[in-house]
Amino acid sequence: MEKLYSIQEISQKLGIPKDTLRYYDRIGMISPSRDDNLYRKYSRDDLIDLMNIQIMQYADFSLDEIKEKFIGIRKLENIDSDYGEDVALFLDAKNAETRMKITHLKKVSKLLDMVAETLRDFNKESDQKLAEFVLELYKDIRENEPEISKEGCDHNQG
Amino acid sequence: MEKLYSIQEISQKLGIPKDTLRYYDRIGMISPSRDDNLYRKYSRDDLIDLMNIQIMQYADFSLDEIKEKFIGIRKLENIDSDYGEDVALFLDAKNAETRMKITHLKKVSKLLDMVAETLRDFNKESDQKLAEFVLELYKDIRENEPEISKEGCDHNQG
DNA sequence: CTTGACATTGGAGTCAACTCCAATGATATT
DNA sequence: AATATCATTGGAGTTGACTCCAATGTCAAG
Repeated sequence: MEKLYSIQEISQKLGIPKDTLRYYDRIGMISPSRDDNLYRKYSRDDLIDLMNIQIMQYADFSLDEIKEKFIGIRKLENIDSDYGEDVALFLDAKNAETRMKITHLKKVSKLLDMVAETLRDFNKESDQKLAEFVLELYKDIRENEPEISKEGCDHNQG
Repeated sequence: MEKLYSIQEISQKLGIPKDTLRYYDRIGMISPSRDDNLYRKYSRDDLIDLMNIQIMQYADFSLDEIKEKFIGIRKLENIDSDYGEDVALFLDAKNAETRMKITHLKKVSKLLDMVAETLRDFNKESDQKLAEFVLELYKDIRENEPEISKEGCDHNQG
């Protein structure tokens, strides 16, 4: 007979608010079994799923993504190889995204450095360099737009 | 007499939806002057403010932060030195945050790599390394919590 | 003078992941 | 039995930055 945990115990063990655990139940993420009194009873497997949620949230996955791909997976060992490849591809995509975010944040950090420096000790040179860098960033910003309005076409509503 | 731009022109020039420009007006970010017919007329300065919004959003500042610190600042040259230092400190704080995010994302990237690899070619060794790394991350996750529940104290509500 | 494309407004809806509340019931302790 | 602490539920509120809508007004062209 395996040990079952109350919502209180799980909340304290994992640092997840009780309301959040109930929320997870509501949306069908983690729906533990119930006692006669309807109190939730979390199993060892529920606990593992919850820890996986924490890890995958740390890795910037949404609850929907986690629900679709990672709930119920407790050991990588015995995973169907097709499903494994499916998930691996999904992770690869997320990883590409992550690396792009890192690139982005590095530029942000550089920008912040440059602006702070120019603010503290203004001179034409750093101001000029800053202007050039901002222009470069501005290209990044506009690149990620859906459509760069070829000749006055108006797809934004009004 | 300086040139004034219609909402349409600004929207196209900057790639900002017209609804967003109206929203900025509503919340008092950028409130351009009006024509007799109440049509918005954006000045050169409004345009610069809007570009600054785009840049500062790229740098992960909220609209409130941008409104408080950066609207109306069009040249770093002629800024009061006290205010300049205030803003510089603010940027430093954001930069520290940014560097932490980068550190975080690097770990995420590493995690994704390891999981994908273990999924594709399962073996005890990579599984073990993964387990260790996840444990390390788990510490990160719990560290950032408000209170690690010293002896059953319950500050989460129920 | 109508058509179409533009503009205005107030107000409501969207998204994700919680977070809070009030009403009510269960359990444990004095 | 009373009190305190735990649990349940449905439902509403929060956050930030939009995004969409309907009703209405303006303006240029045919």
